[in-house]
Amino acid sequence: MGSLGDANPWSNSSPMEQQDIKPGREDLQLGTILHHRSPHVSHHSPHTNHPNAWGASPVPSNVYSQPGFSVSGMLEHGGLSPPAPTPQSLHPVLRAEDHGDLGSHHCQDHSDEETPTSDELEQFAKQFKQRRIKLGFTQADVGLALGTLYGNVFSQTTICRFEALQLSFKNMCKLKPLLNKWLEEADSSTGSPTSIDKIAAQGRKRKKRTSIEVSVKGVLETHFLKCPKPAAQEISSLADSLQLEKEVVRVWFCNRRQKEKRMTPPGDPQPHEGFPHNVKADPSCHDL
DNA sequence: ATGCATGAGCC
DNA sequence: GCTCATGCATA
Repeated sequence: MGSLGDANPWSNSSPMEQQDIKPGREDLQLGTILHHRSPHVSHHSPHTNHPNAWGASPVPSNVYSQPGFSVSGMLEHGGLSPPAPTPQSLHPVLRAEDHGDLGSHHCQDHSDEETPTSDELEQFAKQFKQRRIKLGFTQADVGLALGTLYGNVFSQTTICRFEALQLSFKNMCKLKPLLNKWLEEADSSTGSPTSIDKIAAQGRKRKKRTSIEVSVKGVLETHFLKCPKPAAQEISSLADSLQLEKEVVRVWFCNRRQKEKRMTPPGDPQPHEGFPHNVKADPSCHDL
């Protein structure tokens, strides 16, 4: 296997929702401690998943209906909880070939949280966002809470990308359990003082973000289409002609490749149900 | 919400 | 140097 073993299970839908703002929730979560705790979230579909194939079931099950327990005191929202505002726009999942897994995954059929399908992840992401907003938390809040709760701090960016399904499959799988846990906590304790911790950012010498002009971006795009993986020399000459640092150009290509991987390629909304997966084009582009 | 950037791990 | 996970800074 080469270095490329990526998969692109999503079709993405880029539902650019609104930006979450911080409502005056300084007192939003006061001592309204409701006794009550979800014992177990037994959410699940019949057969869950396979270890390797996220062939996924094109069955957009209702995400909000959690069969199993009747809510006898789940009125923390003191209002009404919309049943299920989930207008699914499910798409046929693509499948991946392999995601460079270097571990031993011999997971059989755990009806739990081993390897969710793309669909499940998508559903979860939507649920998550809704609940998060309902509870009055920002993406940043969640990221911090995750850190204080489990030791893994995440930024607003990551939470955002999770909700927007803009992460790799593996990454999504990794984050899901954490976010799920947070969700449980958050909605079970409608007033729990999630220890607000402050993590000090390390004084790193981060380079100022280089703003690449649109025209220049256009050129880069063009080159990217021709050859997504230009050799060092090509990058050099390209950088030279564009009057950019070589490093900037190199990084641009890296980021561009990553983008190609996780989201629907810009200008190509993956219309049909085939498996158009990415091509393993080898760097056969010589054009100087 | 996203563009450019860093850093770890791999080859 | 590449990929991959992740985030600061910014639009």
